[in-house]
Amino acid sequence: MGRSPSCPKEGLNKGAWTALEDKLLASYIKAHGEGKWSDLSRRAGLKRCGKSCRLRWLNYLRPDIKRGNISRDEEELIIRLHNLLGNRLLISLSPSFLQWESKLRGTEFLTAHCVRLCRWSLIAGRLPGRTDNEIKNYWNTVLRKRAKAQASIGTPPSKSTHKMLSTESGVCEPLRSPQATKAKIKVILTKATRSSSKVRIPTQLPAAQHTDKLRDGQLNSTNNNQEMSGDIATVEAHNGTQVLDSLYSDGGGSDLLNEQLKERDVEFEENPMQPLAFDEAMFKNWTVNPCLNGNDAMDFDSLAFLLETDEYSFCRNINFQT
DNA sequence: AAACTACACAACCGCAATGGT
DNA sequence: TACCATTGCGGTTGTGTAGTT
Repeated sequence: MGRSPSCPKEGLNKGAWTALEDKLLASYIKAHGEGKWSDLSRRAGLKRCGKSCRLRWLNYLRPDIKRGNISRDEEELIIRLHNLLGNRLLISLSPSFLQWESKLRGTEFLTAHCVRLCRWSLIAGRLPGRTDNEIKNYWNTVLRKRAKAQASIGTPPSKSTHKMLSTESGVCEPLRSPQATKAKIKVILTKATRSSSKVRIPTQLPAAQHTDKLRDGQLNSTNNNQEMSGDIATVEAHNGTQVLDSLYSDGGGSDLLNEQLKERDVEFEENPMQPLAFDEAMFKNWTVNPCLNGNDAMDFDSLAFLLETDEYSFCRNINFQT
């Protein structure tokens, strides 16, 4: 039995909004304010679900929305912000985990909890009057196409920005160093989540036999009840997370990035990172795959297949230096 | 003029976070 | 603490329109 849908399918209008619906919604919000959207839609006499009302208001009816084409300045800002915030891959790696990874050099597997996201709302927040939806659409239609066109004519990446390439999908790909290519690291990707979500960081390191299994790709999580139970520390994602950008950043970083990081610092202060101790004993006592637990039924073969896809191919070439 | 294609953007969907009870 | 409704977000789809053949 699943959760009841937030928007009931029956009895509600869908599709394009009519002028009358717009008028009803706008006048109701003008009189009573935003919020309580499902209630609002009923009270306003709209046969729309609350989510639809909210979206219509935020993306179209709000009085402070800026109409018209994206200006050159706005476009440049979007591109810059997207480089900073867009389609990032975050990997949660505690310091101890990085040490463990370095010990696993030579093996085929590096497991990590990865997070993919693009903060359209953050980008929109820096463009007054523009909505996240608008910017997202603009990126997906105009800018991505342009990036593709540039890539096809072999435009070299700018040295002054990042040591990475923007691919068609907007995913940032690190340049391949000889070391990185040699390392052949495989990264286990988990489901995309938001940056504030909690992730699991290993507190212990794998026993030698499991390391061997990892190397041979034999460790299957279907039996993880027996083989993969163990201590898992939960910390806030941002605290245990290293943003890949930092691995190939432009050194000092832009003002925008610094500003963004400041914001994050404020946001994250409430959840100070728990230090994760690491020592040899932990390495010996490790009995679990660090990023798997009871509900994370993962099949390494399936994941390896996933990682062979273009979308995730860049993960194989990341060179994690401790 | 009709058919087809590309484009732009509004709207939907599913998921996760959050807050109230 | 668990449950549920609400809110917010990002990815995707649908659709109207302009341009091209």
